[in-house]
Amino acid sequence: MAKNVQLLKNVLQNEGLRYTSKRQIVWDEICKNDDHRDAEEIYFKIRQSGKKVSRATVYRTIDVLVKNNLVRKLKLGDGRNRFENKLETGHHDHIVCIQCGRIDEFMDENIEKLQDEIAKEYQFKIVRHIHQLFGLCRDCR
Amino acid sequence: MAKNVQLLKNVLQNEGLRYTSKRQIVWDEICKNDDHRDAEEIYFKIRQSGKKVSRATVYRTIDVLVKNNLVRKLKLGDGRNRFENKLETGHHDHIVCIQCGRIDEFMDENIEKLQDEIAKEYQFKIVRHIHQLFGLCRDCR
DNA sequence: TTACATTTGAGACTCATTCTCAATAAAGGA
DNA sequence: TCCTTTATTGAGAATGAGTCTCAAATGTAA
Repeated sequence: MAKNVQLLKNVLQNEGLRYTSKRQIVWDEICKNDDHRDAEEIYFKIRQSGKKVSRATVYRTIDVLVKNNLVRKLKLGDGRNRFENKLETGHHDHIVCIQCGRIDEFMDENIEKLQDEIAKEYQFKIVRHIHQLFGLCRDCR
Repeated sequence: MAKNVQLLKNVLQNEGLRYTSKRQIVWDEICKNDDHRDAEEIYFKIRQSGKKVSRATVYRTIDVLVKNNLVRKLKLGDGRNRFENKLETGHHDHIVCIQCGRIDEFMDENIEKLQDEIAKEYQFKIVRHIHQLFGLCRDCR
């Protein structure tokens, strides 16, 4: 976990921000698993563990982490953003079960390539993209 | 435009709802162009034309239209939903310029196929999908 | 330890959207 | 047409995720 401390320190230094215990607590919580959780959930888990960080600080810290590529922000269209740490995972898109909420990940080189071709056709410079499949997972169909 | 009246009547009948002038006004406004507008904009345009429909009714009517495939709902992740009529347009995805807000449409059979293959691989049944490219358009890059 | 700048927390605020409920309007008889 | 019943509408209150404010707390450099 020393790695996570260093990663955070680098990011904060990069942004000209101070390294604080509150920020470490938030980052640690996000690293605890590979789920796609919303801010409230992360906030709640921190409180539950007895640590004290305000909601505002959770949101503010997540913003910094997202901006600096430690965390991926996920919009599923239900009004809450989800977050996942990017420690081991490369780029991927999401498959979302509308019944049970399960979220899987996928990545397809060919789709990425086709995307680039479309962008070229439109003389468009892609900065980011969203590709999500909504439906019923194996267990719910 | 008699076609639009009939389409609406069918949808409402289908839903067990009454055909009313307010609902027609909302549907007419959405048919007026092929833009991707948010509810406020549609509401404002209606008021501006001297007609009176409340915001609540605009939202409620749009919901029915979306549910019944007369209108496509677009989530671009900025907190406002956009709507476009589906009168002449088949399925397509969106290219969004993060600078000027321009929204173009694209459709690629090959991507759709690859998507289906991914779904099969995950034993997933796709109900809908979102595929959006964000970046800079020809004029902004 | 001082002096100054940054961070933090509590709760107010924002803003798109939804909800509430009394007033209004449609539909189907008599 | 006039009633009765049921659905629709509008004004504004409520919701909820996220942001902002500002005084108090904390970090940092000297």
